[in-house]
Amino acid sequence: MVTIKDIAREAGVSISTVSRVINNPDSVVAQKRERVSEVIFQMGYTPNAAAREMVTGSTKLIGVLVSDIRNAFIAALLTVFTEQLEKHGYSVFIGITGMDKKKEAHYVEIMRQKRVEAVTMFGVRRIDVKHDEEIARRLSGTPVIKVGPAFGDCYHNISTDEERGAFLATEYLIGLGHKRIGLITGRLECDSYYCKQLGFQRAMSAHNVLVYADYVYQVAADTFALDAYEPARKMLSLETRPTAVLLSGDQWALGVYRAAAEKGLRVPEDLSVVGYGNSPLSECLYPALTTVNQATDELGMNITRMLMEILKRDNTQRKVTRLDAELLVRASCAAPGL
Amino acid sequence: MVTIKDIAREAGVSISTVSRVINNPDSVVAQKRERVSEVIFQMGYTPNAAAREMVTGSTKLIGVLVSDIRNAFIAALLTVFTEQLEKHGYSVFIGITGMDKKKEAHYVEIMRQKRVEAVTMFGVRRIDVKHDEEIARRLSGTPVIKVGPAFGDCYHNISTDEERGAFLATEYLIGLGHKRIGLITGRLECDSYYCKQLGFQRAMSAHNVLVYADYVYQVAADTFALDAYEPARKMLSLETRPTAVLLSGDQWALGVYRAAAEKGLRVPEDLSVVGYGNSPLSECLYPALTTVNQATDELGMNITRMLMEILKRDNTQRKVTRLDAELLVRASCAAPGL
DNA sequence: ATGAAAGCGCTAACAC
DNA sequence: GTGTTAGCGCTTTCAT
Repeated sequence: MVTIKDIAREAGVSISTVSRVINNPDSVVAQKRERVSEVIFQMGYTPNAAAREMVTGSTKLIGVLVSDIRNAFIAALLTVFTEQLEKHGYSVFIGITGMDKKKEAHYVEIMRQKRVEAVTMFGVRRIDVKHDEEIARRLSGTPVIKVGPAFGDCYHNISTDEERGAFLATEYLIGLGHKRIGLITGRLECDSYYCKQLGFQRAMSAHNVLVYADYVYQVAADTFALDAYEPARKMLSLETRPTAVLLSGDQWALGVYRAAAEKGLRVPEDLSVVGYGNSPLSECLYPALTTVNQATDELGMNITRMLMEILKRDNTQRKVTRLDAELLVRASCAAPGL
Repeated sequence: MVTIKDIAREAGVSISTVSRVINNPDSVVAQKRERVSEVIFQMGYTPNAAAREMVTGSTKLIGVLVSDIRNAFIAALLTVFTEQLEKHGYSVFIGITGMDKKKEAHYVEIMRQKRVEAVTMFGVRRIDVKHDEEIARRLSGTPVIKVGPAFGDCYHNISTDEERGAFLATEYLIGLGHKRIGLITGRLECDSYYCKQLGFQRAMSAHNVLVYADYVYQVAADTFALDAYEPARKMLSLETRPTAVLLSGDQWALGVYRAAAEKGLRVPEDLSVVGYGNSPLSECLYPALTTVNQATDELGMNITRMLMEILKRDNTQRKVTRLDAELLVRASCAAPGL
């Protein structure tokens, strides 16, 4: 690897001059500057980030802990977020945890070694306040932003109001006249699903609609449409089946549509469906899915803004931002048949 | 930040002993080792990756250049790949390029600065041999693996045989009796789409079936189902519409299904559809999508294997691996109505 | 405007 | 088995 020394020797200047050409070109006289630049180009020199970091103490690196990039919402959010960060001159180091606490701890350790300037956490994870406190302890001094619902107060936090989103969606179904409403959710030990379930319950009891245990399904995996297919089949095979169902994630809608189609049930005439997230897919489903919007771009911008504020101003007090949830009515719901 | 010096002072040993406790514990006598470990824990010390890198010269970092992580196939592939690399003790640095050559060059520069030990390229990109050569020049000395079809011979290469995949899919439709076969593809300047189109053309002429220009649609964006909705609508509105259509990506199937449904056309009775990629969604569509399999896991493993071989053995000769394509027949195709 | 030199945190070679 | 020390590649005083 060619180093700054090689350039200096080749250009017949000192290494500090080479350094200046790279970092503060105006402080070098034009003739030398050009000669040095030429040598740099010819020799294909690139400064070593690690060496720079040693002396400047700055890494311009943000750690991203993410449960699953195959989730459409997370992938979209990450795309916006990294794009924003890039504009601020930051790079991103991603660790995919698959909800596994061991892996999470592993990546936290690597991020510490890499001296990331902040850590952001994306995606659902089992609620574990103890574990969170341990992570926060290991990361003390490094700001951490949890995106999505947070339990405990270890981290900065930003999310849409998911409890309220699920509340609005449920209320909408009730308003349509539904009395038998199902819920397909991910594991309730997971923060995001727990919140949505709370909103569902609250809407149901606020309107005195009974929640049937038979109508609530927890699915173990939350990435693919197929994960909801069997639960939906079971639910629709019940003697008295629900007339509407709320999903804690858009990605499951297709599994439910498929199960309904196979039972000869039409959406929305025989079964109303509401999703959550407004994933790109939801608009393209037939019928188009009524869903709760999670404005990806807005959320991505807000995360970046919060992060920059923490990094540039202060990390002394815990910051919390809660964005509004809103229902996007499309074509997958109707009044119940009976 | 606490450094190795702090630990040494606090534990009453030299810094080399601390270093040994971390890197080669057995060479330190038990009593000291425990004392040092205890101090390390108490003070929350983590070695600085940059400093280590300076002296060892090893980064254990692999650069990943990716067009779009929102693409289900790429996200799945990346998940497998990073998981494998982690097992080998490598971390991953991801740059999302959005097919933008400027961004690609930007990330290449950062990866050079970070001294990544190899670069892998995922996802379609406009064919540009000049640009590829320039990238290869900048990266000379660093192995580069291009995943997917490659033009020119700058990089190591690994992909499924996409030309053949499209050929098989088209031949299958022809075998079913279709004469009017459409193609929805991404921009033909993009490597992957270009190959698939080639396979389509070859199958058509091999069986003396005419390709109608009206039946071939290039869509500009390739990420979402909706990107194919308008093209499909137009295609199905033609006086003489195609009876079958091949898609260069599964992600578009839902857009086509929706357009068909709105026209009152049933899949597969009135319109046969073949996808490409075997994305998780394809199985869950109704009817389930016949598609060309791209075994994500197998591909991910193969990339890792190739990479490790290059890293551990030699980088002297260009390596190329071509995996078989196979058609996965499901329920979205039938003989044409007429 | 430029060069000399200190030092960032760590590993490894060497001496004891 | 342990300590001393050189040096990785760079930026940044401090002289000049």
